[in-house]
Amino acid sequence: MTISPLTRIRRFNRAVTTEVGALDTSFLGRGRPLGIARVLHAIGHFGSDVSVIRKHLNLDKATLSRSLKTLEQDALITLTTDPNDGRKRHAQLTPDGQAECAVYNALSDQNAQNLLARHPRPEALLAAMDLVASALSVDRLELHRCDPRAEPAVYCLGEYYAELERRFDRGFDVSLSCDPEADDMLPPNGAFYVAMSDGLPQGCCGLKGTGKGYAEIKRLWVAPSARGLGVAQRLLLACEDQARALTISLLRLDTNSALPEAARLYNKEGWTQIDRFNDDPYPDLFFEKALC
Amino acid sequence: MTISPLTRIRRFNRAVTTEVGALDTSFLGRGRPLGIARVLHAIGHFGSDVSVIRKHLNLDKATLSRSLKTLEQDALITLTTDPNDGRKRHAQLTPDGQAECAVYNALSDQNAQNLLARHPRPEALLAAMDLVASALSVDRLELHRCDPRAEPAVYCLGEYYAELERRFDRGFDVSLSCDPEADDMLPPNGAFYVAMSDGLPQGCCGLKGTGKGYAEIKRLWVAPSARGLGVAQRLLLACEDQARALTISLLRLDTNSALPEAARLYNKEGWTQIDRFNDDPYPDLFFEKALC
DNA sequence: TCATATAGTTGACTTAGGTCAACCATTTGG
DNA sequence: CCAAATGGTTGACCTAAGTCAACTATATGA
Repeated sequence: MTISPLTRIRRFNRAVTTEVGALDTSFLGRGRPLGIARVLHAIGHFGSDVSVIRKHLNLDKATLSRSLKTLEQDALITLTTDPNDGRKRHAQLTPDGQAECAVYNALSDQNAQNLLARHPRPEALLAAMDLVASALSVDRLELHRCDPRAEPAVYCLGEYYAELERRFDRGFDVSLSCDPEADDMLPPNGAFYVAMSDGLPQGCCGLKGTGKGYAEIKRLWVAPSARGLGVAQRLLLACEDQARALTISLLRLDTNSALPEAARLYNKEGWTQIDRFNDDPYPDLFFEKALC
Repeated sequence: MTISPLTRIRRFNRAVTTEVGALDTSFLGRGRPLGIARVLHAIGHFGSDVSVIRKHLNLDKATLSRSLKTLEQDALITLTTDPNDGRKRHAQLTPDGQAECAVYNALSDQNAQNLLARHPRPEALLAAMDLVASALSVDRLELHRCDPRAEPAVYCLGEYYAELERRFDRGFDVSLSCDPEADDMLPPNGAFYVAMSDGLPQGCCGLKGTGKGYAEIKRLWVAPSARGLGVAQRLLLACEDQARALTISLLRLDTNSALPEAARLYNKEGWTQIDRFNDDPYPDLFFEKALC
């Protein structure tokens, strides 16, 4: 009996589909057909824009229109017209609708709680789920330009600092490092990107304008579960594109030899190693790339 | 932005359901409605017994009956009556049906192949999937009594030996150890159990009759991804029950201090440490338990 | 300004998938 | 041997969910 990777993946698929089936019936258990429940849930999750919901659930116009109508009749949502575009409609959850959503969430969270509670190594289980989720949804990972002080950015930066603290021999203290000003990482000086997968931040990268004839790449980080999937490269390229858009022709960055995968990426992406160009105590490797 | 375990599990659920949705449409892409495809697949996977299939797919008698009829009309299966029970029916795949099943498997295997191929650490991804699958399907894990020379048993024993080889300082060589005769682990002398989860062996345990007034517990092993979920305990208890059924009143076993989790289990299950009772070169810990 | 595109609604229709009750044939237990 | 239980079949019926085409209302670009 040889157990091939495919056999293992098939078992995985069966295991999760039964679990998901259980979820479906719990949805049905609330006395609402699955389709309607999905729509309600999507409104809670993706916001009010009807066309966005339609795209996410991959539903027909007619079907969604009818589903929304029943939800409105049940007083779970209210439908309003877009102030900027009279053709578009928006679906808002009423308090009743929010409560209903909360119940659905509570139902599936209960399952999740049980799963974690009875597992001997919950942290390992979660890490495994993260790894699988990342692998399955690389294609749906999106880069967003945002303020480095926005919630997802702050989360990524926190994880980034924590990782440096773990990986540097003498730890890492942001206040000793040259922490870029948020303004330098916002247009027109620079930019900040966050990679989002289904609402969860999975990586970040900053482009910092310096006013010295070059811009810097700062704070490139990718969540452990998403590494090796090309996220760092995409973030880096997004920053380079943005630099070009801001008519910046030279990029520099500093990094540390304790992060070998970073140096590997920079080499692969056509960066050249240069001499130290700042007096930040942490970096010991310096790179430069001319943009054309 | 705090990312709670539940947020991560929700993301996992969404990631796998979209993947599974893609699978569904690939099924539908074969021009056959999902329900029919599921039935066909179940026949390939769970065998011919109609009532078994019904239980597995959780289908209504009438629904399944009709699905089987269309499959028979399409010449994908043949229906026969059970020779021992004239009420029961069996569904056999015709060559066409087998081909159709193979296509379905190929379709989903293609997905799986792609997933593995583009991942930087396929082995880590598989291990993560195993861990998740085991966690989700503990309840559906079944113990089977079987011949220690049967395929699943041989697989488990192979993994067991490989693990001892890794964990013992000086490796492990079966031929130097007292390898029990298969006959001693079969009724009426003893028994051998394998823990199966959805067709995959996840652990094993042998009860070896000695003819010396006691029986021995041998070859207790659990797959890494299923550890901590109580599988070893269930296997051990099954062996104990079987010993009682064979009117054996004393059990012994040997183990090694390089396997601390084993000793912990035996202590927890009411075994008492005793002096060496054999001259096997590998064990250095010996236990005994009187059955009442 | 007018043709065209877009967002959504509505009615008519289809299919999948399932329930329910009546039914037949067979097995099983007293 | 007969009553009850079991496994499966069948017809009548229902709902969820989606397609298609016609339609309204608004936006947009030449």
